[in-house]
Amino acid sequence: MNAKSSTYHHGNLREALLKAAMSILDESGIEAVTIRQVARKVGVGHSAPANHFADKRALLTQLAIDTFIELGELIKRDLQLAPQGISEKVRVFTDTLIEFGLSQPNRYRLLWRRDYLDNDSIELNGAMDVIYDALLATLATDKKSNISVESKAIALWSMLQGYVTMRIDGNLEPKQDEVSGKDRQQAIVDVLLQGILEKE
Amino acid sequence: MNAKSSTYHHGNLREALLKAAMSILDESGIEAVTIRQVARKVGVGHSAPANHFADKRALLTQLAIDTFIELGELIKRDLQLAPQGISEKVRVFTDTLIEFGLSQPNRYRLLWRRDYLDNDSIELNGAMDVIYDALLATLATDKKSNISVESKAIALWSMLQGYVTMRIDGNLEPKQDEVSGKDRQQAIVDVLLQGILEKE
DNA sequence: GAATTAATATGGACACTGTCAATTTAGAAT
DNA sequence: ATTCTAAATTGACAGTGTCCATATTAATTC
Repeated sequence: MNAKSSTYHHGNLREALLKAAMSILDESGIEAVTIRQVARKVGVGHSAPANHFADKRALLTQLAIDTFIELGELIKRDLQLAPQGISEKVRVFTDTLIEFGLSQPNRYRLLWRRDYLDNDSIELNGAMDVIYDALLATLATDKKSNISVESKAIALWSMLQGYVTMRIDGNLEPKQDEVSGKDRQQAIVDVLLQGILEKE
Repeated sequence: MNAKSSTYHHGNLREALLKAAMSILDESGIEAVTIRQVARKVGVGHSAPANHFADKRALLTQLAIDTFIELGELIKRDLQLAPQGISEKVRVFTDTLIEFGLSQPNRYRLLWRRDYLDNDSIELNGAMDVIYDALLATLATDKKSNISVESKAIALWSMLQGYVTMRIDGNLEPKQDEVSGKDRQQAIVDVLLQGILEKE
């Protein structure tokens, strides 16, 4: 009797809605994610989602949480496999994040569309902190430095966020003809790394 | 006869719409800027704007263009007044941009909401290039360097964009208790500057 | 097992939105 | 003066998020 005998009650509509919403997000962007469209895709009435998500914000927030968790696990996994040096770790961190953003642009964008999200969500902020903390921990490896770890982290975190966003939105393309994206990406991380690992 | 004798034809509705739209943007954010609301604020029918802007995108794009121009002139002015050293110039550039973003968050946000804008607008991209080119020119001052000017520019440009966005959206606050915003801001620019002005 | 309760889904309604289309107005051009 | 054209009007349409009363089913209690 674990298969649903009737169709009135869906069974686990919540997960089905999230799945459908994520696929719409991936395919058509955040604007295309509407409560009614998601419900239609699942084959359910337009008011059914209200039983599982208070409002549209709540649905999108859950998508963002899931995405942060997904990205966080990617990063943690890659960091563990990386060589021990701080610059190697930093490069793995940046490469993983950039690669994720470029290959899943709509998901990545959602992470920073705070006006569509439940900004006070503890889950959301927690899932983001996991990633930021991984960066902090990586940078903390460097003992002898007179720049605070936090300043370095914020500088790197900011640069990554800005770089990926602009790459995704096509704001960096026209100026990238000579140098390939991968090389450019490496170059700007180099610039920051040089500042982070100040030679004394 | 320069004052309108009748009320049917507005006279210069286009400017009035832009002004109203900008004030709604400032006060209530991009979500609140709707064609109908803007029309209502100007006291005109809900379809009148269609005569001056093809669609909502066109209206928002014009707001973004105006904002880029405004910011660009601020930066050019401050750069001229700044001392000659490259690090001084860079700091003026960053300070002006960050100050603008923090004091006009909704306008600044609009600049990067490319999904709301006419991405192929030559005017829009041109107005942005003015700022980016100012950064390029500033960095080009540094002759003896084996990092390309473009890499430096993109690194700085990216970091600024990410930093301001996260500050605006409140994603950096909780981690900023010890150090004031101004100090932190200076610190992260320091990190990047150190990478840019590599000591040999 | 039967009855009650709680959770879940339904369709209709409302006030919005952007964008059409047909129409009206009034200033400009001939 | 008449025509033409730009700019405004109202009305309509499909779509949205959210609320509401209703219907259905599952879970719980007796």
